[in-house]
Amino acid sequence: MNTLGELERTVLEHLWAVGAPLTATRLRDDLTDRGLALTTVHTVLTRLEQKGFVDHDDSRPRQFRALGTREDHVADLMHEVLGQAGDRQAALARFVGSVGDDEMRMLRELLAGAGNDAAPA
Amino acid sequence: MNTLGELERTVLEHLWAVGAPLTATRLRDDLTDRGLALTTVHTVLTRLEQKGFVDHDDSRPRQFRALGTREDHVADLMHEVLGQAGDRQAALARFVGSVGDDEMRMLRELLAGAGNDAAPA
DNA sequence: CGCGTCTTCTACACCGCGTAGAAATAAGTG
DNA sequence: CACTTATTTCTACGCGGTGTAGAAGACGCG
Repeated sequence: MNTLGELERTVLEHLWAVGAPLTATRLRDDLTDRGLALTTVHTVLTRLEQKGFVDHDDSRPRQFRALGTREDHVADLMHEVLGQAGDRQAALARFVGSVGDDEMRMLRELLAGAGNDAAPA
Repeated sequence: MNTLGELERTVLEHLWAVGAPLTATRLRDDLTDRGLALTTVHTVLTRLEQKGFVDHDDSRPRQFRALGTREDHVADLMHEVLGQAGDRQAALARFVGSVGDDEMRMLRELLAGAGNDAAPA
């Protein structure tokens, strides 16, 4: 499975939040609270890249870009988790059974007008 | 978050599969393919217990019992994952958008007759 | 009481992650 | 081109979690 570390997650989420490619320096500056060394940021970005969450161009100050959105990722994880169930339906039932009302409602709407397979950006 | 190791998962799943409390010896024997020492099984069980997945009585050959079902666990994980989304609705949308037809159908049914909060055992 | 069994303690190696220095490389500038 | 500086890549180390189990302690049976 996929497990991101705390810092990896932080970096990735910042990339998601900003929604645009960033340089390592920029990342470091945005995350001043952690007081990270630039190399640390690089290391993390590299690992994130190996794990397929990030991408970078070959311009001089490399621009790192998140592949996919946070929501896509979450949806993927949900599927992954669901895959761990022996009985998917039962698991889905439990899941749905414990969703909040608002989400329940929105699920209804979603299912009402859905026959397609992939959601467009 | 909660991440189970490979062996921990294996043991827990066996407990789930059998659906009844088991002794360490029994576990070891059921998992012969791994050629585990009895103490290893014990260690794992203890850790599983610390993590709240397992329970044991104080009878002489301790009986280890899984708390909750596999499906409950999966449902919990799904919620946990969903919680990571900034936009839960968007994430849910992506998720639902990529569920198989059969599951989609069953979701509809579930939502149709659901206003309750917890599914009974 | 002594022995085999069950349980708990303690240990160790390995891997992933946070963290970063050192070394290599590119890019400008005079 | 030689030198300085920004950037990137290599290499490393410590720590905590997990797989793995031996050693030691607690129990009960004959």
